[in-house]
Amino acid sequence: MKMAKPTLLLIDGNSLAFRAFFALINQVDRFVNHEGLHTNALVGFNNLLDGIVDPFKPDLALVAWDAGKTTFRTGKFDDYKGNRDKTPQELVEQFEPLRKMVELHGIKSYELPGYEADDIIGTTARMGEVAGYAVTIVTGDRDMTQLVTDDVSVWVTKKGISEIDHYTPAMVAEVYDGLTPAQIVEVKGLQGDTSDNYPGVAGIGPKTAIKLMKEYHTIPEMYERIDEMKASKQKEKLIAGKEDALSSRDLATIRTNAPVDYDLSSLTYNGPDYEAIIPFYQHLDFKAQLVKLANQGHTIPAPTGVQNGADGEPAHDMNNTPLEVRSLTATNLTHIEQLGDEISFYLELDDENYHTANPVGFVIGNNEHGYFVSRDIELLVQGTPVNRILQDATVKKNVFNAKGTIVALRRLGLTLPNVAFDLLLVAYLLDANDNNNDMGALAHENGYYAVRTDEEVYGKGAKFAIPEADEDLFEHLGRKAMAIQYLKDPLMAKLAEHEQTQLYDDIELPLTSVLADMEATGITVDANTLLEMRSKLTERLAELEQTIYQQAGHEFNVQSPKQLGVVLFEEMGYTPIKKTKTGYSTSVEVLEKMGDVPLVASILAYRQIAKIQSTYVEGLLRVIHGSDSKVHTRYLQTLTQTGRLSSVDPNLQNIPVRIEEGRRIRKAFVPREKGWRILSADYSQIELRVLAHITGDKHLQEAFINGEDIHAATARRIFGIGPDETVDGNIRRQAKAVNFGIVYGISDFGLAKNIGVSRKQAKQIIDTYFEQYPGVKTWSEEIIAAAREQGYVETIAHRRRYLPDIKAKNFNLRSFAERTAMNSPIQGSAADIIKIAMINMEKALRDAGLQSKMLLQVHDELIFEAPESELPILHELVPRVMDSAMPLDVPLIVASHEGETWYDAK
DNA sequence: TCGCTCACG
DNA sequence: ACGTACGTGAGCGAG
Repeated sequence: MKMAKPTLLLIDGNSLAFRAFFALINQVDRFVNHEGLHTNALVGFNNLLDGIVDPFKPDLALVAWDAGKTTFRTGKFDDYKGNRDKTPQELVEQFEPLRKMVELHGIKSYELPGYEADDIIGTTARMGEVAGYAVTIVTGDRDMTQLVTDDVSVWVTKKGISEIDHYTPAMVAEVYDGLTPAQIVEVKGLQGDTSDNYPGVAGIGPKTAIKLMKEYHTIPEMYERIDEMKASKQKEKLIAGKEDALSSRDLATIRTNAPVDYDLSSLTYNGPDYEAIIPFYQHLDFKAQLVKLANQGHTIPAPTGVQNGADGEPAHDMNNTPLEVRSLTATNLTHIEQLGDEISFYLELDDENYHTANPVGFVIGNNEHGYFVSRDIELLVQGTPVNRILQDATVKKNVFNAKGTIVALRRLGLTLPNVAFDLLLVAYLLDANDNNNDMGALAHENGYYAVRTDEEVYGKGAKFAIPEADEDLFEHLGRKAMAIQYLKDPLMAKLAEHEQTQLYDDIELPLTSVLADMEATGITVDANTLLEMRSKLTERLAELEQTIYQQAGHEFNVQSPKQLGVVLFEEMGYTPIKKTKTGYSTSVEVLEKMGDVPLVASILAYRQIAKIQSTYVEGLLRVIHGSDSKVHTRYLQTLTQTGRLSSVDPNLQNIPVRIEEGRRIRKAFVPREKGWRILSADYSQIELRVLAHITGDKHLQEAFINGEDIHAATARRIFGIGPDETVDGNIRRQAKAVNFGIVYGISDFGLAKNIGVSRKQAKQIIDTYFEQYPGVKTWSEEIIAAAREQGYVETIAHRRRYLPDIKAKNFNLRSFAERTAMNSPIQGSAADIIKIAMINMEKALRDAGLQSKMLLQVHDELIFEAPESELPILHELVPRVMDSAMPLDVPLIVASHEGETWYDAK
């Protein structure tokens, strides 16, 4: 039996670092650790070490680096690599940690003044060959393939660093049309290299170079035999370029005799030093790596600065506490009674929609007394110890997703008073980017790694399955409960540091209960109204479809933008106005610009109806609960970057209103009792009022204090309309667009597009606006400066949004962050206000002993159902509670309307 | 699963 | 020179 040769792995540090850096150059500003160190090259390099070196387990390994700019090559040829751009600072700062990374992976680094990494590798490769090693070289530079022999293979990364070509002598012959590895320098000598900036022979490219070397083998031999060549332009070029060819060949040749000062025996590969690499990864914010290591059973210490206990003891073992879960049985059920006055509780469901999902298990306990797990949901019902504790208002509950838990328990007949800590909610408040609803992912983001993601444990999509083995499910649930417990103190401490304790205690946590109530109450939808609409719309669609086929001259899928594009812009020959990534754009914006084309008009009508039909009529019919004829949306309280709610399953925040045909959908939303009415109350111009408040702009405030029509007032100011003149409707429309623009973080381009003026005119309008409202101008400059300095912006209630891109080099990313810096405090503060109003509203309704129910929130609007008799009270109470939610320097104005249906409450 | 389109504030 | 208005969710076609 043949013994396998020992292995030597040689890594071209510089070329791979460059490859890794430029592979992620687009996202260079996204890969930044908490200290501002760029990490894109580090990430790529680490993947390479993890993905190639560690599994390879070579006997010997070495990473070679360039020592500096000056080498023997620069001495021979002044301009060698002379046209290279300066190495970007973002990469330069990564070299030192790169070397550290190599060391921590158990690999020796080496550099040699006067030589390039290539030469070190060439030299070491020959040393290895002689000593009987199988040598593998990993590089991003294909020229290294000149070192290939039977014993030396070269792996070259391509497409960034994700794919690798393996070069053997056979592979070289294939790529270079039969040439040997040694002949690669001959080809390079003739063709030159633009990136290394040596010339080769002018007028000779790779094809000719290969052809010549097939015939003459080497450059010196070619010049010896040059007389055999027939007279030609090419021959003249070769003769003229002889000196360049020879010197270029020399530059291309990797040295195999560099004076390295080590023996092979000093290159032993030691493998990663986990003890040391974990803090290194923590420093770089390599979360994914840490999760992987935690899953492999390594202990991850708490990140520095995070304290585990109130006593200030560092959480050294936060991720290393052995899990103690016990299956809850009849015999140990009484242990539950001894858990004390604070517990973690988690109820697992088989679907994210907690209104309909089935409970599949739960965990209850704490670190002090252990955790108890069960699949038996009967253990939660009335009369059990678990039931008593959950409903005991003196016992603090620590949970993940309080709202979902409350709604799901409510379906089982339980309440959940005294929720102290909601991991999902707190993590979101600390950083709205942590809006993942998976506990594992979220815990990892916050430095706790001893819990896996649901996707890992349960799978996803069609593969989703709750583990059959008790031990698998129970371990996951136990770890979830521990994650909640362990993250409580550090995250609550962070809330306090961020001055967000009030936001949490007084707004978000109370709101959770209010929302749970609204969702569970639901709103009644009259299916018959929708069914009638459906048959009418079906008819209209069929008619329109036939019309469209006639107008187009043939049948096609009207709903396919791709097919429509072909019909309009190829068959019918209209000029495309806008393109998308994948083809012609056929959006409303484009179609409306096409003028009076009958087909286009039909398409627009068809799309409108089809939208109403599929999204609203059919979409709503699908989600009406059979049991109560209601729809129960879920408000996502931990998703948006600004602090708004969002609504899913169904989305009740985008029910049509602007166009009459769609608006009729609202006729299906009715009160739950006969004779009751729907009442809707909305804030007038809440965002502009918030803007007036936080900018302190006197002119803007004055307009609101005097109760003026705000868009008309803006029009007077920016278009210089006198007090006696009337504001023309079109002018007011433009001013309205300007006001919107200001709220969105205005740009001349955006405004121009929106109101159809030139960019120059738009810029003029904006300049005038800022002259007229100097407080707004000053504030927008200050908020951007503050974002740059602190890295985040805040709402009135200290809701925080981080803006890492505010310092991006990329103009688009940076501009976007700047607009966001202006918009988020405005949109977010408006969200703060209505949230407070909702909390106060529930209390006001309860205190007044009313039967009326708050059902929906649509950003600046609240919708109620009420018995006829309570309406007079509501028309007074609702606007009062809403307009007094937060005292601002300008008044908040609320209007209320009632009707038989949501449609009529206008 | 992604991109397009379109519904809302 | 760059090429964008802010925040969402759902349905559909196409790969």
